[in-house]
Order: sequence, then structure tokens, then C-alpha cells
Amino acid sequence: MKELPKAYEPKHYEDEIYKRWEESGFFNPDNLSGEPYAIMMPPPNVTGVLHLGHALENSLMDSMARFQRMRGKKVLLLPGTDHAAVATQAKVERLLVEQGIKNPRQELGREELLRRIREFSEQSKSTILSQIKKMGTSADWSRLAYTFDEPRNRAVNGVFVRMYNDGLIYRGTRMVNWSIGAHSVLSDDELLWEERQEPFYYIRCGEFVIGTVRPETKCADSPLVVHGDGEYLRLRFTNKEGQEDHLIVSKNLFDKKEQFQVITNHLESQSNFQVTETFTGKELEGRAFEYDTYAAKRKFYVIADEVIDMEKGAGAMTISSCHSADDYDLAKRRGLNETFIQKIDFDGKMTDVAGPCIGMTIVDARRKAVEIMKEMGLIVGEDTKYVHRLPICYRSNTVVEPMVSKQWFVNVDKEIPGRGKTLKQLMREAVTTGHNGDKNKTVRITPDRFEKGYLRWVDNLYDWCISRQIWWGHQIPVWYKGEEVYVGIEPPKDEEKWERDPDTLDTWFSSGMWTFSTLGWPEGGDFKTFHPTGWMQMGYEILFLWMSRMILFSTYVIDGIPFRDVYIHGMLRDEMGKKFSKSAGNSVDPLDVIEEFGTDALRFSLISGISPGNDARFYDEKVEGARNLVNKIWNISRFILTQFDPDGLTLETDHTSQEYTLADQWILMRLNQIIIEVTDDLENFRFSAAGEKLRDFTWSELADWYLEISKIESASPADKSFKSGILMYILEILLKLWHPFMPFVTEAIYQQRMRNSGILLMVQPWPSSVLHAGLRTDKPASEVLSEFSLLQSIVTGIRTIRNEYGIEPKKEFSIIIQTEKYQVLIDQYASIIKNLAKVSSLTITGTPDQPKQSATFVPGEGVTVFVELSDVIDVAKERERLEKEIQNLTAYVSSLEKKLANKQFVAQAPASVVATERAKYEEATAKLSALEQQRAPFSHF
RNA sequence: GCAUACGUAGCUCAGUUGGUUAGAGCGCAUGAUUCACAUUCAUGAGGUCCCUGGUUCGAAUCCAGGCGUGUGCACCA
Repeated sequence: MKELPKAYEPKHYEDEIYKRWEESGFFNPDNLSGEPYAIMMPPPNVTGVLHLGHALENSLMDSMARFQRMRGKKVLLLPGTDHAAVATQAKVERLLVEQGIKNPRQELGREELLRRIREFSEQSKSTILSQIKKMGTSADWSRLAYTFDEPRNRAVNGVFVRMYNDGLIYRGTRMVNWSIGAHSVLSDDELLWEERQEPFYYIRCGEFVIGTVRPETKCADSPLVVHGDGEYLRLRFTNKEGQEDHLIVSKNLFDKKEQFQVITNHLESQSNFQVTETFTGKELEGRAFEYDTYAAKRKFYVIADEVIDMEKGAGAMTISSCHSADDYDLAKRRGLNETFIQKIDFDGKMTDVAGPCIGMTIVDARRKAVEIMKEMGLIVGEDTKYVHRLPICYRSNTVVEPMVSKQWFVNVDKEIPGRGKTLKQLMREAVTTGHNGDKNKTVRITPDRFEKGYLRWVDNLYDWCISRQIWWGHQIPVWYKGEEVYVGIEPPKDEEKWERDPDTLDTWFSSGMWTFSTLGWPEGGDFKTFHPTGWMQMGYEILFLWMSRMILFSTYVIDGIPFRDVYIHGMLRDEMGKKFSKSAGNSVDPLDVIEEFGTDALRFSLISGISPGNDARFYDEKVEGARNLVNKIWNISRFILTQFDPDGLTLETDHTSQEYTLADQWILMRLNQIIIEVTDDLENFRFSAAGEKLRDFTWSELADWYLEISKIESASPADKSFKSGILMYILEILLKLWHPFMPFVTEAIYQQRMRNSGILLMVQPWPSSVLHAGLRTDKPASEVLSEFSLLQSIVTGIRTIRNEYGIEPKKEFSIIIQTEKYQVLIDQYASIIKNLAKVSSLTITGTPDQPKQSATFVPGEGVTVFVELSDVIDVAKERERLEKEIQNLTAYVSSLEKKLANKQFVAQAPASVVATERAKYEEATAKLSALEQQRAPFSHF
């Protein structure tokens, strides 16, 4: 075997290996056989760059894909990107503005702007895709999809038309969320809520006092609304000018001294408010008066309605039907048609009802309106500590305004013709009873606690607003000619006479079909083979945005579920637990990490120490640890491949049971257990647990013990040749087990092992849990394991004493092991003990004599070890050491004694538990008495 | 307000249906270096499993209450 470098250098292998995998064709399931198994890559934004979240997702999905592929499945990991409608258009528009194009939509027009966005995203697409390749993702690039390409457009239009014909899609005027930054409507689920402190103004309106954080909208409000059962007070006071004045406020506000103080202070009219009249809201209803707003003189009248919350503000409000969801509902309900006055336009500018504020932005208008109202004496109070939450556009990061507009919606509550169910019910069924009550068509969510949240979300769902006033996206397949409406996949015949709806569809409308639109639906082929997909993973933040829509479309369109399993992962945070973000300056570029530590190290550090649905921290030390592990695997392999003969005996054919040493049997049994456990963990998505078990086996058992022992047990050429067979066997399995986690290093080693013969590890069969037929032993596994563990205890016990007495490592000493039961065993493996513990002479005796000047320990029942220390023995120290051990053991024994003396325990606990406890007790007692015997001589000192 | 998750060693976290003298990695301490690996090895110190009560023969684990932290939803004149 040729020389291998001392340390694994990822850079020398990764790109080359990836190329080989790609060229092999095994990323493409057409070249694989077996049961189909598909994983759809959650498509990253086409304009995005790889971040840690992608890195985590790629690690997870690729580990799963590789595991399933090795298990003999026909695995399709389908890659793709998302056109991310609003986000992308907003991003490109921002860039264009920076380049001096003030209003890109106006200046460039639809076609040209689309061309620019397309150009930008095509360029960007290759970046993210090549970055995904760096992660080692074993995706089938020949099936690369894009949410905004032709096949996906056909699917989107087809589904839209079908839903329209089923009456599930309708057009209506509604209060919607308007993002001024994105210049588009958003669905409820696209809002982020941000807490802000903004002044809350008490404004007079005639004698009435209303409260608001939006004084700029108080230019054209009417009527004034009070609660019918609310109590209101008319207060008399002396104003700044020293004149008598009146205000009507809710009793609630007046009684809340701290709140009312805001008004008192403002009017500089301390404590001389006198209640002159009291009314209920009903009594006030119908009053009419004229009053000046900051913009114009207006007529007001009073109505009473239960929408008013007496606990809030002043217990009275005026209506802004076009700019508040509650007001809109109220106005609709009460038929207050004259209140639909638009004060803010879709660019976020004040309209011509705003008087002095016409054309101003909301922020400017607010400042100006307050200024004017202050001069007019309309502002009677200002609560500067008011905190409320504002909806923010998740894409453009600007405040979202409630606005009234005509939009397209998906009706989630309408019964689907011929199905007897609503979309809501379909979404519910898929995770509860199974689609159409079929248990085999159930989406299983891991961890299952997210199921509750999902169901609650489904139950509270309102119609989904799917139209967007942007150009970058699937244009709605609807044409208008006067009052006529045409909806179809193909344009109407005399197309030029029709006008197409300029709006596009919500990006989630297309990504919701991702599991089947990517498979050529409705044409078939791949769709038939791979749907429903096997596994999907995503962060909990897009559970509602994406998962729910995939379930909606799958169940409605293709009458099935989109995937059998969905694994929800948490978010990655920095060392301090903060979110990664560019603005916080803590972002980590996965490519930098790969450059420094290698892809395998990055992948393993992302996957270990995490649990589904919970956030995890990511920091350098974690990657360093993973890098060290990668290197350890490299060196284990280097040792085996360079020190032993790869072409010698094989375990499969040349080994017979008698030749196996205890260590051989032990490591093979442990390996067998690890195969079973790791397979089970991966089948149940316990990536972290699987990784930890493998790490522990690889490092603490294989490297630290078995490889060390194999050096000792390979003294003769025959023994060495025998060992080679075992080591090659273990190495091959080890590489396979590690492959899903660390595809590059394992493949690199495998290529060395196979002498670059072109055989790829990535398609080798996953190790089976059955012990190799070559290993036959009369001993049960438990006996092998416990015997080996005794040897380990003897070795570590000696090392401990050596350390405690500060004996130089080079100094060899003699030990005596007193045992009846294990004489043969210890004698047989004396050389291991001597080598690993650096012991020059080892005597085994059956007689319980204690040599003088020695330290003692009991590694297990029936064995006592004496370490001869002659001149270095420190009697006091030795006595103390033994004393401490005995104390520990005594406490342990007595706790077991108590347990076993408990009749209820013996009677009620399962027999196996009682037996285990009894065995523990017996062993501990035996150890204890052995130790006490050793202490006796010391007690004289 | 409602919901949900979390609270275990100095730090980051495991601990799968109740049965361990409660674990790992990192960090720390002591010592080792030609012989696969200092990206290494050996050894060690370090825990009121947030608190209180309950269920049970038995609780880090189940239940109730409390405290603390995070997140989602709701409210949003």
C-alpha cells in the first residue's frame, strides 16, 4: 500500500471525488434499482447564497439519501431553486435603484424589468447550485427544477384553473396586508411582528376624546364609535387660556389615574376636572356635530358598537375603514359605505383627502399632522410609553399597511365538488386520520409536537390571498374583457381583445406543488415512480408557509400526501445563542468553514448535538472537534492499510473460530451492535445519536483498544496475516457506516483501499446486522463483553495507580494478580496487560497472599491486583486510597441491600430488574470484602 | 392572555417506553512524544439533574404548582 499523508487534507480530495460521483451516474436513480425513494430539496432562493441553514439541510437530506441509497433503494434527491417572487423582485429593484433607476417598474416596464430580474437570477442560480455541490449533496442534477420554469408553470396554471372551476379560487375585495416596500399584497403568514414604542395620542373630536397611534389617518374619519354599554363622562375643566372647556371620555379612562394623568398633564389642568354629566354609549348614539380635523371641517355622528373595547385607549374611536381591519369589518357589517375613504395610496403616500399632508409619506404625514393638531389644540394627551406590535414584510422589511383591495383568494372553507370536504379538512386529515381515512396516507411529523401547532393553524385559517402585485412570478391565468372573465391554461382565442390580469401568484402557490411539479406531473413517468416522496425536512419557521401548502395541493390535486415523513429541524444560532444575521455581523459563510476544516467536518458538526425541532448552537470548537474526528478516521485507516496486508486472508473465507482472540471477538460483537443501533437511529432520524455512537465506537473502542491490541497480537507473520483479514473487514464496514455523515473522507479512503479501481463506496451495500459467518464462538456475547471489560479494568487500574504515584511511564514494574476464576483468561492475555499497562512481570496466583509494599485494586469480582511499588509506596496514601474506595463501595452496597430488603420491590418489580440488582449486589459485596482484606495490614500504621 | 418547548458538569448538549453509583464533546488539571494520528495518548477533578409537592417498590424521566428562558399564536382604535 502506498504511503498516505499523515493528516487528511480535504481540499485534495473533495472536488475530485464529487466529480467522480457525478460522472458515475449514481446520483441519477435511473441507474439504480430497488424501491423508489425520493427526497425533494427544499429549493433555496435563486438569488440566495449558501448559508448555514442550507448547509444543515443539505447535511441532513444528503445523509438520509446516502443511507437509503446504500440500503439498496432507488434514491432520487431532486435539486432545485425557488424564484422567490417578492424577495427576488424587491432585491433586484433595490439594486436597480442603487444604479440610478429611480422607479424601475415605471422606467423599464414589465418586459424589461422581468428580463433584468431573469438575468440576475440566472447568474445567481449557478452560485447557489455550485455551493450546494460543495456540501457533497448527492443530488440528481439532470432533474434540476426551478419553481419558475416551463414545466412548473404548466403545473401552476393547471392547478389554478382546476381550483377556479371547482369554485375554490375567487376574486374579492378585502382588507389585505399591503407591503409598501414590496408594492404588493402579502398573505397573513408572510408577516413578521415587531414590537415598537410609538406615541399614543389622545385627540379631541368635538368634545369627545379618541385615542390613536395613527393621527395621520384622522383627516377624514367619521363616524365616531362608542360602546353601547360603556359609561362616558362629560368633564368640565379650565383650559390653558383660562376658559371653561368640556371633554367626553370613558369612565374607564378617567378612573385609570395613571392613564388619565397623560391628559391632565397635557392640558396643564391638574385635578380640577369635574364630572358634569354621565352617559351610556347608547345615550350618545345619534349625536351629530361638526368639527375641524387637521385637514378639513367634517361632519361627525355617533354610533354605538360592541367592537369597542372599553379597556383600551379612550373607549371611543373614529373609523378608518380603508386602513384598519377592525374598522373595515365594522363598516362592512354596519353598511357604512361612506366611510371607505382611502387616505393612503398603494405607494404609501397620503391621498388628496389629507389636506396639508397630501403626497407625504406616512411617517412625514404623521409628524406634520401632529404638529398641526397641536397648534389647533386637538391633541389633549400623548402617551409616549405606548408599545404595540407592527406587522413587517418578511421580504422587504418595511411596515405592512392594512389596505382594501381586490385580490384573488383560495377558499379554504368551501366544500370541494365531489369530495364532500373542504381544503381545511384535507389539510387536517393528512396528519391525523390519514388522507381519506387511509392510515397509509399519513404525514408523520418528527417531532410530533409540531402536529398540534399545525392543526391549530389549520383550524384558524382564513382564505389565502394568492395574488401579488409584482411581475416576477407566475402570472395569473385570467383574462378580462369588460365584465367577462376568462380563466384557462391557454390564452383565449382572440387574445388581443382580452386583457390579462397583471398580477402574479404567491411564491408558495408554486412551491406548494414542489413534490409533484418536479416529477413531471401531470404527465407521469417520474411522478408515478417517486410520489409520494419518502422524506422531507424543513425548519419550523416554514411549517405553515410551506408544509401546509404542500399538503393542501397534494391532497387536493393528486389525492395523496406529498411525503410520508417530515423532519423538522431547529434554527442554528451563534455561540451566544443569537440568530445568525448579516446585520448582526455574526454570519458564518459555510464555504469558509469548508475551506478551513473540510466539508465532512462541517457536515458532522452540524448534525451532531442537535435534536429535532430544537435550536442548536454552532461555533468553531464544534467544527474543530469534527475535523479531529475526520482525521482520526483517516489515521485509523492509514494504520490498517499501511501496516497490514489488504490482499491477504479474508475474514469471509479463511478464518476459523478457534483463532479469534478475545479482543477479536469483542470488537466484532461491538461492531455488530453498532450496525444495529446506527441503522435503527437513522431509520428513525436520530442523526445525532447515530453519529455519537459511531464516534464512540471508532475512537474509544476501535482506536484506543482494538488497534493497540492488534499491534501486540500481530507478532508473528501468521498472526498478522490473520489480523489483516479482520481489520480489512472492520474498516470496510466502518467506512460504510460513516459514509452518510462523511462522504468525502470515507470515499477517499475507500478509493485507496480499492486502488482506484473505480468502485465507489457511495453505492456499496449498507452493512447488515448479521455477524459474519466466519465468527463462531461458543461463548455468549455477554461473556465476551464482560471478560474483555475485565481486561480493560485491569489495564486502566494499573495506569491509574501509576498516575497517582507519579511513576514515570518508562519505569516498568511487577504486578501480581490473584484470582481463581480468571486464571486461564488472564494468563492467556497477559501480554496485552503487560504491554498496555507497561508491566515488566506479571504473576498470577491463586493464593490470597498479599505482597508487602504494594498498591491494590479490585478490577472485578474474584480478581485482586497488586502493584509492587517497593520504594515508592506511600503507606498513608495507599490507606487513604483504599479507604475512599471502600467508603464508596459501602454506600453503594448498602443502598442495594436496602433495595433488596424491600419486600415490595422484590414482589412488584419485574424479575429481570430484581435479578440485575441482586447480581450487582453480589459483585459489589465481593469487591468490597476483597478490598477490606487488603486494607487490614494498613490499619496498623 | 393562550399555546409550545426548554432548564442536567465551567461551556455546548445526550439521556428513546420510569430501574445507570447520571453520560459525551469542549474546557480545566497532571503526565507522556521517534514506532497510524499532538488534528495524538494516559489519568484525574468537576453534578442539590431549576424549586416544591404528588404518583410509584423505584423519578433526571410521569403528574400538579411555582420560578426562569426561548418561540409561536392572539390582541393591536
